[in-house]
Amino acid sequence: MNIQKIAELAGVSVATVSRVFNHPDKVLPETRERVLAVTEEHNFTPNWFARGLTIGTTKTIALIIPAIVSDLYQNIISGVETVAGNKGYAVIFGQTRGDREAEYNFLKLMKERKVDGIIHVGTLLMRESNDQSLSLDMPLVHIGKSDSCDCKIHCHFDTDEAAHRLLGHLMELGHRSMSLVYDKKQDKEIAESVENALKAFAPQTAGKLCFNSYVADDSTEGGYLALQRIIKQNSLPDVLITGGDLQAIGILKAARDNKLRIPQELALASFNDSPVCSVVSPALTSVEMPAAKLGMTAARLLFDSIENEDDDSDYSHELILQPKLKIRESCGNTSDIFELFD
Amino acid sequence: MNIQKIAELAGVSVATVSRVFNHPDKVLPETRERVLAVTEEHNFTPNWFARGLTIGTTKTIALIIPAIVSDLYQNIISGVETVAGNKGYAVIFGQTRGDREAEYNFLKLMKERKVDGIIHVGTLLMRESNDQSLSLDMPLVHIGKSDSCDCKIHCHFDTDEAAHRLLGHLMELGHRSMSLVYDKKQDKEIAESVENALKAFAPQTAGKLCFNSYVADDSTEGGYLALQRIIKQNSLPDVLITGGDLQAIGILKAARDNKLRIPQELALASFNDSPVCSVVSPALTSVEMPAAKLGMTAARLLFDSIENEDDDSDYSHELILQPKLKIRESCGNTSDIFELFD
DNA sequence: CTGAAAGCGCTAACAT
DNA sequence: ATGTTAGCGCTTTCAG
Repeated sequence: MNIQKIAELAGVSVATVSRVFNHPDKVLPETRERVLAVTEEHNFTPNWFARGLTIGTTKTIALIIPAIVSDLYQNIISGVETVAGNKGYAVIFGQTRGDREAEYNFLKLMKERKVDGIIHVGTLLMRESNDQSLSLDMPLVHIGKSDSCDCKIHCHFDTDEAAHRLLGHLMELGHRSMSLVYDKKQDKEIAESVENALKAFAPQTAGKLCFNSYVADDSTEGGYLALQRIIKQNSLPDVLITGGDLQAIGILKAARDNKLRIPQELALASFNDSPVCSVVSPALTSVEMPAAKLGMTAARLLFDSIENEDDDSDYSHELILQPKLKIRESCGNTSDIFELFD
Repeated sequence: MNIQKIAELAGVSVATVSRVFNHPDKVLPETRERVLAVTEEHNFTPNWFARGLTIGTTKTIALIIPAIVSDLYQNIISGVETVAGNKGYAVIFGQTRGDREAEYNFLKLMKERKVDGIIHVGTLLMRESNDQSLSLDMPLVHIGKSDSCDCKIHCHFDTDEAAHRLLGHLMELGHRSMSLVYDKKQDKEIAESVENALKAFAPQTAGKLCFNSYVADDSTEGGYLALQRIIKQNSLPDVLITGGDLQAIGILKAARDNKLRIPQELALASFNDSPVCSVVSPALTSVEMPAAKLGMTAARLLFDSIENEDDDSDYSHELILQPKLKIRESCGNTSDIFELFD
């Protein structure tokens, strides 16, 4: 069943049928109805390939992301899908698992498939992939800091500011030795931001600031094992900061198993603020990252870029979302704030 | 840049270039190398549409799912993507949010796009969508019970068996009044299974069994509000069973806020067994659902079906994964079992 | 082993 | 307002 057959059955030419689908107003209501009726009756839909071949647009975007199973990423994905869906775009996604080759292959595949644009989440893999002779010449927005990807449009959380505020808060509470538990594949930017904040505070602490960092999977297991390791090494700090909530929850468990009281003997704070943070005991102080919003923002930026391809004024821009610090119980010493659902 | 240009540059015909990509063995190694070199140099990739137009295959599958943000679904998605990615297939996904129309539209879109197959997650929407004149005549696997969708291949958890075991366990512990807190859009099958199990146990309890069910969002908020409501109604049961872990966690919080001790005054069990279950306090008894595995299984079934389209022996089949019951602290009375990571 | 040429189904000038 | 027709870029017989 193709446009030709439909044309015959409706007693018109293929051009008319085509018009019915693409410029309905340019065809007599009467004939339009007739064509539509036949279309309906035979349950016909225009061939996507033939259409794409002439039109050159796919109404499809690609989303490339380190992982799907993650409090942060699942929200980004959902945000992107929501905006894209409303625009009638389909979204193809692929997870890289932090693997350079997987990323390169996926990007290449998407290029072949002529997607209209790409949203790329993550850190520095991208740049090299792009070097690697891929030359994606299509709209691209990067979720992450601008220095981690050679492209024009970026959006991300202001992790620098967030880390600064978090550390400020911790220092106010008197904590001086801090350690970071983070996932190397996912939390690179957070790690950088924490180190930046540390540097910023260093002068005013007379060298009393002490910092370590530990690599761990973004999972409860990762956090659990990290604390075990830290205890074994006898290098317990005042505060543990984690790149993700799951790690913090694992640490909570490990602390319980080791009869280590939180926050009395160890303070704990995390990035992300997923719903569990407010609900575990002690409730976790965490940096809220509105990930769904980030995904939606990225998608909107991409569609702007797709729709205004003409004005490819070579200006690059960066949209920065401000995270909020949610202070709860796990760092101690403040009046107990229970922020359940906000 | 197209196959024609490449042909000219390599001093061969378009047919030869095409062969290099599709039947490399049917072309002299020497010429092949030459063509490949030019291809590389000009960073050429065959046009996807033109290719699809003649070949008729997209190497793309669609995944339609109620939501992305969900412990269960994110794992299914990840499982599907993993298998598809390994096979060189792209996956397009869409979330329905339990909305019939969204589902219908997405399905229609996917049909137009001539995806090679569809994986559909969810309950009964599908059937009607399919009636609605869509007639998806393509490989389709449904994740869910066979009676919730008119298609040939199904795979799902054995929620009946799981509910039966869970209720058996609860009854052994002496609990007689049970209430279910579930999300209407996502947990329909679980609700059915719980009711089935209840019926099965009814005879041997001399009418002492008491059951209620409450609809709540699959979120900590949903759970929190549900328990608040139940307390206000003065209808506290012995046990609360939740369709998802997040609800259970919200209930944990609400119980704490109401000075209700778990498991002493209220037992609590959930479906899903996400990582937090073992880590909250008290640790949650939960039914483990290996969702990533389910996703992978569904994808494999789909590819089987795609690759063996010829033997469309009209037999339908159903693959059932057995969940495991993870007994922890939240239902009380057993020797304290800490199953941290298994 | 390689080349020439006929489509695949659709869209958009260009005619009428 | 509608029809005619020339491609879009590729694959694949069919010849050579």
